[in-house]
Amino acid sequence: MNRKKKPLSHPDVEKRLVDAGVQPTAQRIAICGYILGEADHPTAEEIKKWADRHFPKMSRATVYNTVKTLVDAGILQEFKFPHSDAAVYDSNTDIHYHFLDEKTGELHDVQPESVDLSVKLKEGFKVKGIQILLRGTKK
Amino acid sequence: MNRKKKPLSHPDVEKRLVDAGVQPTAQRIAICGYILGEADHPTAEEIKKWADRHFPKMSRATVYNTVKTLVDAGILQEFKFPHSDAAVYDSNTDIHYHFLDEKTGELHDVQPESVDLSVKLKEGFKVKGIQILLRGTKK
DNA sequence: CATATGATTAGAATAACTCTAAATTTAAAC
DNA sequence: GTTTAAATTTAGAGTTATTCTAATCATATG
Repeated sequence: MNRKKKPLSHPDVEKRLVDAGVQPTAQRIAICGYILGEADHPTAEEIKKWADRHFPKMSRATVYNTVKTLVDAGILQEFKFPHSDAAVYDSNTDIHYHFLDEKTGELHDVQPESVDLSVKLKEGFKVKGIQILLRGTKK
Repeated sequence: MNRKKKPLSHPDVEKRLVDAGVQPTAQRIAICGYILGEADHPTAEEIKKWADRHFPKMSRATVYNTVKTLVDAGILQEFKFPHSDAAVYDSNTDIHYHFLDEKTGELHDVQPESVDLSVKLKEGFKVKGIQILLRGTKK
């Protein structure tokens, strides 16, 4: 089931976009509203399928253009995981990790507080970022 | 620079293959010898380029077939990382993690002893595997 | 409202594989 | 040692996810 996501009104989404310095076109409001308020780690293809049902007409290129714009604006994070070739988009822009349910393919955000790690590498290695994917099953 | 890799003789590689239950064809001996004795996290494309220089004639499909065979036989591990679409092949088949030098794109193996982590997730999450990519720079 | 800037579009192009069906090599049976 | 069967290799077509291109359309500003 989908964690506490609340649908967002179009004006709310529009404000989010404008605040982030993004021109609020109809396509962007639609896609952004879907990802922020409804979707859970959607791929571009899932966004396209959603748009085909909820938006009069949207090209695949617009989906890609838009998610890129939203990532650049700091509204989304993009992730790529080894189990799938498709990138996923996450409305959680804070540092966090992921858990992949290998049975269902579902991704769950993992808060950094749930993970306690320390890394000690040889001289010369400077760690600036950490990506963690936990794999397993979820009851 | 490449960590302590020693070239392997063809007979040694052949033995490795036979021991793993893999028919030791000329193509497999060549590719396996290259990855075990020389290469550092090569992609299929890099293996193909090496083969074009060191083997009379090898199709791209054979490169892909062969690395798949070697992975299935437990001789190699395959990894995919977010910074590149191409899979890489690792002669280290033990559990380990990676460090990506963002300046050079080089991957370095990270031994599990260098990483101390504990994960505590909510009830129902059973972790069966962990993938970690450290990103940064190396002097 | 004219015009420049920015966004959207369809479809072509690309990268990294995977698939297919035929040809070749190797192994197994006689 | 040939014949037969099984496994491997191959070229090229197909697939998937994404980017690029260049034309069209919308929006914002003077």
